[in-house]
Amino acid sequence: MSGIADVARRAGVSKATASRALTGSTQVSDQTRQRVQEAAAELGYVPSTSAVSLATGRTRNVGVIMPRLNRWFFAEVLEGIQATLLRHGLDLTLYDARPGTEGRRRIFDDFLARKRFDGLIAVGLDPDDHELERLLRIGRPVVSVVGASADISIVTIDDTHAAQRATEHLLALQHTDIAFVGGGTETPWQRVDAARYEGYRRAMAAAGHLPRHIASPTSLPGGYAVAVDELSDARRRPTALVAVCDEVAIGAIVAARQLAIPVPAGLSVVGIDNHEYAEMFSLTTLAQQPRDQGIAAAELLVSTLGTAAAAPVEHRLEARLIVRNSTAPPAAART
Amino acid sequence: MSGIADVARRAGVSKATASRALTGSTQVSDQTRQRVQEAAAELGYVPSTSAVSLATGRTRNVGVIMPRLNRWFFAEVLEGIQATLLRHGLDLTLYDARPGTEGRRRIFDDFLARKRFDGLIAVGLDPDDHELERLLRIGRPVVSVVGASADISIVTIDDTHAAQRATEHLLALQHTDIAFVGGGTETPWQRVDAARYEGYRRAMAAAGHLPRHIASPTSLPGGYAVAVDELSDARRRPTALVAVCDEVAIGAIVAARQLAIPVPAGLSVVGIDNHEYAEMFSLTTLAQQPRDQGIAAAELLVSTLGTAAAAPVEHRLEARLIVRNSTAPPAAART
DNA sequence: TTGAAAGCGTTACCAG
DNA sequence: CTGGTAACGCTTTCAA
Repeated sequence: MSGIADVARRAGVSKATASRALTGSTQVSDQTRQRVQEAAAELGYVPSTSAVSLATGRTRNVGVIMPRLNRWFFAEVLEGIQATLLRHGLDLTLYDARPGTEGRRRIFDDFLARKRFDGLIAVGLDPDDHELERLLRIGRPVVSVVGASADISIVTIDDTHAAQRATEHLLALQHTDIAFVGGGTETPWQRVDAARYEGYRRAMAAAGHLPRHIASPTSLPGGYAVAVDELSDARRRPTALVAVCDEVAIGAIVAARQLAIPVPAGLSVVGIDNHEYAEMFSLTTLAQQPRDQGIAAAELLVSTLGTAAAAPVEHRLEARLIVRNSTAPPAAART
Repeated sequence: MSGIADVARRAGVSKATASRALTGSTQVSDQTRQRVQEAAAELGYVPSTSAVSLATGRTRNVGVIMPRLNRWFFAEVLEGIQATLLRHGLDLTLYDARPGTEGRRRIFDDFLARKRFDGLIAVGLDPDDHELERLLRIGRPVVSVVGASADISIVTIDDTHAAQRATEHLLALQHTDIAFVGGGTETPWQRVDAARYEGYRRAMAAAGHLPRHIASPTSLPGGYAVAVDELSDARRRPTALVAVCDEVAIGAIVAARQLAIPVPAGLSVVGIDNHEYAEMFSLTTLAQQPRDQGIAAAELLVSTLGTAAAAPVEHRLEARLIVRNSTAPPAAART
């Protein structure tokens, strides 16, 4: 447990010089620096983070707040963030703000106020007004992944555009009876879901077709359950599905197989994500790279840490269409 | 940004008294306490964590270190830990120590040494000797989930026993040609995988059958790919599979369906986990509750935070057999 | 029950 | 380029 005083003594300099030599900041003769560094190494000196924070006002720590951890998207974003922060020598404090829980309230009302971090990354939070106010009041830079807000920097894909391209892909294959699956079953739509539905709706409208919505929880079992219900009646069945995300899309494919509906011959399905499982289900999808979004968000935050509050930045990554084998022209078009 | 000095002034007391009144520790007259608390509330006083840490030596923060974030098991454990720590008002600092990465090395060699936490929870780490030594050297209580070590408290299920019971379930159905799927494709087995294989082996040996091992990556697509290969030849095909975890089991079920092998009529599959997707695939499995393991680990750690180093505790949760519709007697037994 | 003052381990200012 | 010393914001003796 040796402190900087021990290092200084061993190197034969003052605490001040030792500190300078180790933080690398100001001018120190190469000789002294060398001696101090050696002394530090020999003693296995590790600065006390709380003392450093108290003195500098910086924590070398970043807060990450997300509504779920066990969804593919969030876990990937988190891994990207973690790897990036690690590379910068920054710690990561995680807040799991599950919507509607007492824990979420405490996070926003108590935990964030402690400012244990130099900056915050909010992933897919969909904060209400009160929460957003709390977020801004902290007075630390905030970067958001997914979601949107006037005065917060953001990294995301263009959800509306992605869903629109997914729909257009099906339209180009001559589908006309295309349903949108997703949106959740509880009342208020998530911002993302709404944006994606809007893209679908636009593409359908442009092609002169009526939109059709199948409500589904945003999960693989959710998509499965809904699809089992909705696909069983062959007469009412759409010829193609735009799923709000790959998990729902894969659920629908599993359901279709269960019902002996051949995919893509009898039903086309397109998702958004390029989920870890997309390939094994031959899912056509719009690939978003959540890990890259995490990396981008972390880099963006890190770059603003030193500087004064800059204007919010908007960083949109492109979602690329990956055509696999879950989409094909509808049976009718192949007569 | 008011400090405790402001609170003290406003309440008309000294910093010392204000501190006592707020931390609740020592004797303060109810009247003063009340006045101080009001003053604090009015000013929106939030103690500086670094100052508190520096003065007390405690961080009110717990470190969590795991090898992956985007696997169902780990995400569930993490959610359990997070929820529990939150309830205790503790922060959570996350370390993603992916095996074989430079990041992992830095975590063990640099990040942990900073001791930003009062205690550490290690989940499924499988640390090597060097890493284990680092873990112990920190001088903070450590609780491990999964894995094993002489001098670290641990929360886990009995993996060997679970796999044994899974195998016995198949044996009771008259299966004799049962293969174990898992273990990864890289050379060194994970401790968990080895323990589960051992349970399978014992059950097979006790019944007088030869064990059979199908190597598979520990993931759903991994199980799928391996199963597509291994199940295609009807003559060499086992009648039942014990999968190292549900993800592999589900991969195998998807593969079987793909190959038009009816489950369970043509192939029985049993997993270990009770994964989120287990129900929709009708998977028979040994349920472990990773979330509960996370909760138990966090509670255990919290309880030891105040006290002096106690003897390591071992907390084994039971894995319950859930019979669904992926297991049935082999075709031969049904003549 | 309360107050004054001495740390906690660094950094950063101000002289030299 | 280096040393002494005052913060940083809180807790915790020690006295009163």
